[in-house]
Order: sequence, then C-alpha cells, then structure tokens
Amino acid sequence: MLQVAQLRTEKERAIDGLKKRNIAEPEKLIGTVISLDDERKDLQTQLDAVLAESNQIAKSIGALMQQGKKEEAEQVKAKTSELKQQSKNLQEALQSKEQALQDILYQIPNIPFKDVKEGKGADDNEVMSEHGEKPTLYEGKTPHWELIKKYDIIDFDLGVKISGAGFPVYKGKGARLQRALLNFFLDEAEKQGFKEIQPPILINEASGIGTGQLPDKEGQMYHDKEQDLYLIPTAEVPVTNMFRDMILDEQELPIKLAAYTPCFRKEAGSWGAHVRGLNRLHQFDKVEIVQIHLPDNSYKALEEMSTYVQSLLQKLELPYRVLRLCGGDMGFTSAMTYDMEVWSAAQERWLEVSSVSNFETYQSNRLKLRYKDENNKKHLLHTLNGSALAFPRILASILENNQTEKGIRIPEVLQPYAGFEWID
RNA sequence: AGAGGAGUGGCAGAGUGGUCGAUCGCGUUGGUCUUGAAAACCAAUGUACCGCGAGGUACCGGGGGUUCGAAUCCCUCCUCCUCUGCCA
Repeated sequence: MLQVAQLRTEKERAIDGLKKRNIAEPEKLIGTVISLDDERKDLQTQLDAVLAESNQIAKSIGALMQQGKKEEAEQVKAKTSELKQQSKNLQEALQSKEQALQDILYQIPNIPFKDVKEGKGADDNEVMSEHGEKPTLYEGKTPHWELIKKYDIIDFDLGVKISGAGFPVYKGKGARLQRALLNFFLDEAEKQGFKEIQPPILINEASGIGTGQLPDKEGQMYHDKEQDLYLIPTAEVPVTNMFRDMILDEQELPIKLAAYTPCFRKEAGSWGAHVRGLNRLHQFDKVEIVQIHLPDNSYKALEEMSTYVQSLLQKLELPYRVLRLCGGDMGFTSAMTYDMEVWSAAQERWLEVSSVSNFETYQSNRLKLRYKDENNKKHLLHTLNGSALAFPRILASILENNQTEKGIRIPEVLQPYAGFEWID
C-alpha cells in the first residue's frame, strides 16, 4: 500500500509511474486519495474537539461528585447527551471515510522505479541479457510430458486420482531429483548468506494482507473457511510476515532469509495449451529468498539477487535470459522486477523460473516494518524477494535440454545430490 | 477437547469506576562527580493521528457493550500457563 504522504510529496512521480502501468486517469485517482485524506483529517479534528469537551465535562462531574455536590453534577450530566450523539455521528463518518480511503489505496499498485519502461504486457518486457547455448537435440526429442512417461518419473494421472489436475506424483528418480534440487538450492543459499527458515504453510488473513495477496488475489489462494486460513502461494508470505509490526535496529540489517516450501495456487481460468505438463501446477515446490534492506541499499540488493539466481542457472547448465518487466506486466506490489527464463529445448520456448522484485516500502507500509535511525526516527524499510528457484519448470528444462538417445543426463552439480548421473 | 488461571510501556510488575497514559524497580540515554572506569546522585525515556505552535485525541491482547466517566464492570474472540483427556 502506498502512503498518502508519499502521494502528496511525489505526486508527479506517482502520476508518471502509474501511467507506465497503463492506469487510467492517475491524476484523478491521486486527487481522490488526497481529498479523501483531507476530509478524513477534518473529521478527525472535529471528533477530537468533541471528545475533548466530553472529557472536560466528565472530569468536572467527577470533581463535583467528590465534593458531594450531587445536584450540580446531575445538571452537568444533562448536557452530555448531545455531545454523545455528535461524537457517535462523527465516529461513524470518520470510520467510513477511513474505509473509503483504504479501499482506494488498496487499488493503487506500486509506483514503478525510474528504470522501468512503459509497456502493455509481456511483449514489451526488456531483454537485458541472454546466456548459454541452446542445445541442438537429436531427431527423436520430445517435450517433458512425454519424457516423464517414458521414464516413469512423474505421474499426472495418479495425481488426478488422488487430488485432481495439477497435482503431480513424483516417483523414483523423479522424486529423488526433487530432493536433489531442494538440497542444492538451500545449500547454495546458505553459502550466499541466506539464513534457512521453515515457515508455516497456512497463513492467516493478516499475513495475506501484509504482503499484498489480500484483498487483490483472494481467488488465487486455497482458503479454509472454517479456520479462516489460506494455503500459501509462495514462502514470501509467511517469511516476510515474520517482520510484521517490527521496528529493527540498523545493525540488524540487512536480513537475508531462504525458505523451501510447497506452494499452492488455484490458477483459476489460466489453463490452456501452454500449460501442459509441469508448466503450471496447483501444487509445486520452491525455494524463496527474502531480503530486508535500508532504502538506500535496496536496488544494489536487487542486482545481487539477480546475479545470485543467474549463478544457479549457470551451475545447472541451463540457457537462460533476463528480462526487466515493463510497467504493464509487473506485479501489483513491485517497483521493479527481473524475470529469469530458461530455454526449454523441446517445447522451444522460454519458461519463467524466477522473478526477483524490489517492493520498496509498498509491503513494509502494510506490514508496519520499520527501522530506527541514529536519531531514533522511524522509517519504513524496503522488502525484496525472489524465487531461487521454482522446481517444476527447472525440472522440465533439465529433462528436455539434456535428453539423448540413451537417456537424460543429470547436470553435474546435481549428481552428488541425486545419487545418479542418468535417467534411463 | 474439558476444567481452572492469566494477558498492562524494552523487561519485570502495581493498579478493581473519576486528575491513570498509567506507581516502583531494572534496562537504555544525557548530565554531575572521577586521571579513567565503577559506584552514587540528578534528569529524560511507549506508539499513532491532528495542529506552525500551545496543545488535543486514541491506544493497558483484538472487537463490541454499560456509564457523564472504563486498564478497572459485562459480552465475544484470540493467545499463553496449569491439570485432565486425545494424538503424529
């Protein structure tokens, strides 16, 4: 959530930024926010005055009672009913004004960073760099959904039987490979200074609001209505919410955390030809990295996260490219995002395997995550996160890119983790 | 799951209807003293909102209620502790 103060002081930047996201009439939107906030302040001031008067009267009644002047006290009491009604009315007006302000603030996405380009959608993203050689495969190459059947390592039909579409069952070397990825990613993260976290994978409403999944993406999360808990769509939610309502000391920063969790997404309405096999699932595994930084350091940290994720892809010997998302394709809460896409050689298309973002203060404002500077002044921190990495598409591209007549070769770096060199 | 108890400022812990935003202590910060340090002593020390300021308002687990007035009384939810039961 953006801060009203920020919209007041940086109005021009906000308007330009929202234009990059193709928001209609940002001037009007921001104007509405500011006038709602002005009205809110006005109501607050009026209410405070009425309450101040009531408090005065209550005190004077107290004093009269102690002096035993009961009749005078009763007379003063008579005056309070009107004030009471007034304060009730003002309170209600204030509450609905605050609600209206919050509703509109929830609808405004983050302001893109200056380097982010304008654009309508995925086609307008900037390709920052491309790495590695796309492999030339043998004649009989097949997409991963054929390969997993051929070698019997992942079973979608069994998943349908047990749960439904989008819940694969990993078997034998398939399961073992998942475990290899998990350990590889967490070991690498630890070497890079990320502390390992195992968070809950069910979260409450306050956590969903804290990182911005609620109310915007309510329909994307599985929800247990009885307990009012949500299955996490990403470890970002529980891990970042560890810091909700916290004031950190500068010495504690930066905070760098890594967490492996299963992730659950309804993906309502997004099924189609492009989402066969492992390309899109309801349940998948991911290692997520989360950072909390001083505002001045956050963009340097974003670059470092990008470099780190790329190092994983290099070690896995996967050809990849780095995109900077344009305003129209960027997530609601992000100020700048890099997407990493790996080449999937049989599908002959790029698959997104990581998305690293700087949220600046957009999340920390909702989370009330702040730090104290040397003068004891409190300021919002910057939060960042990224996948490092999402398992299924990595697996898909490993299977497709490394297939040969005699089997699928496992990348060298994974061999010690997997305990085998070939799937054959 | 049942019975009982409890949730107050960084910590500890008073406060059961009226100058209580909250006693005292510890901690922290500043000062005095000292060659320096410790000790001692003095002072300051929650958060948010409104206001140029003086100042005002709200907050004693969350929400609601009673009352002229609530940390204090009532309802409800949450969390923790003890005992009993159940269970990976």
